[in-house]
Amino acid sequence: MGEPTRLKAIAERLNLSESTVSRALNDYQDISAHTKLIVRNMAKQLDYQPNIHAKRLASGKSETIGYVMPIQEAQVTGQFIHELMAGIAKALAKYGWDLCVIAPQTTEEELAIFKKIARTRHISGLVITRTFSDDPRFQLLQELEIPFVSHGRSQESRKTAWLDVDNELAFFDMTNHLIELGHKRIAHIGGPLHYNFAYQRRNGWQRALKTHGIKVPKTYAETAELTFDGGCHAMQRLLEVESPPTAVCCVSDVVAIGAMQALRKNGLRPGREVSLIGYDGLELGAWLDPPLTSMRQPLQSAGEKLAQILMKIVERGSLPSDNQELVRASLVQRETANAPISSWPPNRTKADNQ
Amino acid sequence: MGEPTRLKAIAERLNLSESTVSRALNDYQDISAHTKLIVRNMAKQLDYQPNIHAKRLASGKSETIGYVMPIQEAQVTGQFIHELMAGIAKALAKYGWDLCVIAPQTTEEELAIFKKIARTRHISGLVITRTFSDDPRFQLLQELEIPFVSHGRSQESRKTAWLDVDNELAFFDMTNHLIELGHKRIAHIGGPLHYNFAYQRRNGWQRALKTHGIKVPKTYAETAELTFDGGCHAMQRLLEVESPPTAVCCVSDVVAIGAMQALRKNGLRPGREVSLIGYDGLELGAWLDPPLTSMRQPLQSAGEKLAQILMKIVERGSLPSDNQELVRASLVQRETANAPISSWPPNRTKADNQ
DNA sequence: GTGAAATCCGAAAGCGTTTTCGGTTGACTC
DNA sequence: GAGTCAACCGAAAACGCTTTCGGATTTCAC
Repeated sequence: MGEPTRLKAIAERLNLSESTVSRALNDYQDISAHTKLIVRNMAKQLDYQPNIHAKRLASGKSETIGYVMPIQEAQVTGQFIHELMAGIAKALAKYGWDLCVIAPQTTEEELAIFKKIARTRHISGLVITRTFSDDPRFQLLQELEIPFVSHGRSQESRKTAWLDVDNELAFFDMTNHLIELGHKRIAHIGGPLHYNFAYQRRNGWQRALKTHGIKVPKTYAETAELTFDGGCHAMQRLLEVESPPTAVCCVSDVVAIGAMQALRKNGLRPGREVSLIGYDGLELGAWLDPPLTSMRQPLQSAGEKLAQILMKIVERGSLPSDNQELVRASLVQRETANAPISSWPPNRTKADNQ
Repeated sequence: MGEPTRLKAIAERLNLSESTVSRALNDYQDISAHTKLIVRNMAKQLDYQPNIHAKRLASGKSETIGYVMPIQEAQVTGQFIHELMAGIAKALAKYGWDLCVIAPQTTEEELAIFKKIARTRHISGLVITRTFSDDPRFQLLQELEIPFVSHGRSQESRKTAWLDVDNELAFFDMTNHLIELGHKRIAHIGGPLHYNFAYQRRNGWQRALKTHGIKVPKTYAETAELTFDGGCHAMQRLLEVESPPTAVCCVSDVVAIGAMQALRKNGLRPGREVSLIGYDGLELGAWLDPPLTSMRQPLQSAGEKLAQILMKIVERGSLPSDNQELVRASLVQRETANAPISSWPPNRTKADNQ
């Protein structure tokens, strides 16, 4: 492979100084169009690739952004993360920026890493995901003056950059869909409220009910861990209330899949006695029996947008508060959301399924 | 935040030269233990973090390794990739190395990126996954002299570093498990043979049958795309052969899930009429009805091992061929692999299920 | 007390860019 | 034809670290 081409080589060949070559390649104003042309041609001819470390050292810019992997706790976040990262990497690659993965094991470690980044500055911006209602990262990153964009909001994100799905609207839409199918007894299995999206989703469900003047028992507002078991248990509890629901809005697909399991255990079929809608639009939902109706947000393009927002902030000093974007989720119609049936729920005073 | 601490600051405080401080921190032999001590203490006190770009420029080392995301084609690779990357990042973080994600869209682009890396050297090693039997990347990376380690082997990997599951053994074990349960009519749904693992897995199945003197029709060796639909169609074909199998070894969980669907469509229950074992040990297999028996390989630790292997090669010049490691997959017992039942297959000359 | 061999450290030259500052042209004015 | 002003470009100083080379000091043997 020999030695890679350096700025010097181009300069010597063209009888120019290194500084001129550098400025020509970086499109400085004080270089003539003609010079720029011949420099660029020569650079292409010699297959010049700047030494990235020298460049970053001299310019003080790192052209690297970090993606902070969520600390493993919820399930099947894998697909989610993968698509998002692919989108980010794709968008960055166009500009020659790098995507660096940060995988903290604990929250403390995560914050420590942020502090380190603030000192070394070897990463010029961060993308964070899985935001909490009360998320300490927002304040710290602002204090440290590390540019960042979050996928999802927080109570602290009024002045920061973010891209989020309109969770409230998604669950409003979802609930409306069930109402249109004829359901009136619509429950909700929400997530722990320290997740910011859990709030919003619950609110969307509530607003739809309210808009249509539908009243449901307090017990219809269930909460579950964002796991299969969590969904399973929550659904079980819903089946045991005095007058069980005919449809359930689930905070995530995984929770919905757990709920399906609970229905089956009780001899009920999802989409027949009890309709179910999940959220995330996971591919695997289509493989279930019956396939799970869900809501989908575009992940790959979200990744690209996140990257673009961050580059805009880092590079062009765009204000974080000017970079807040809400996208709309769309319904993925499959087979677990249908009209209610007359034989459900059975008459009874106290729940005793089957 | 003020200016970060530099080497110079430490040197001035201690009345030492920058070079001494540098060598003290890097544990050079020609610095006295005492000097090392005070330098390190001062570094800690001032919270010194070396400027990574300067360091990399001066040393010519990048301390960054790249993970090449597989080009999206198979399904649910997300979880797989996520865990592997988490493992890699974790191992690298201990040494202050970075993990950089590379997400090529096409094979050509992937190879072009490799060539670019060879010139810039801003990434000092690569981890590649999803290897093919005939995989052009192996030769190119060797030509370019880019250190790399693959997760999975290839025909070209005799002299390169790799970490792989013993696929052959895994399917040998899997098939034996079915034989022990009493099955004799064991089919295999394999993957396209351009995937190297597809070969190995098929061979493992064949060897187990041979070892036990079991003969099966040629039609028992099915091939499927690595998708839900692929598995579904392949299983359908298996059900239509003259004498359908009582158990099926599936090349992946996704394929097995597709196979489950085909069974259901034919009024059969996975694990009753036809036993099924998948491969990958995906968490979601446990959420199915019935939960899918599978084989699991440890992914997080695989990621860590991959990182360690690569660092050994990059840093200490370890020979690639000395870094080939095979790990054993283990059975994840769930509910789709049971003893055969007498009522299956029904008597008939030509398949007409139900 | 001399020479040789260790031991420890400093000076200085890189690494390959970017960027500031100033200088040299030539065109243009009057 | 002297002065002004753009328009271009080169010299040189960063950027913050590593690493080579050699010089000072000390240690040891004889």
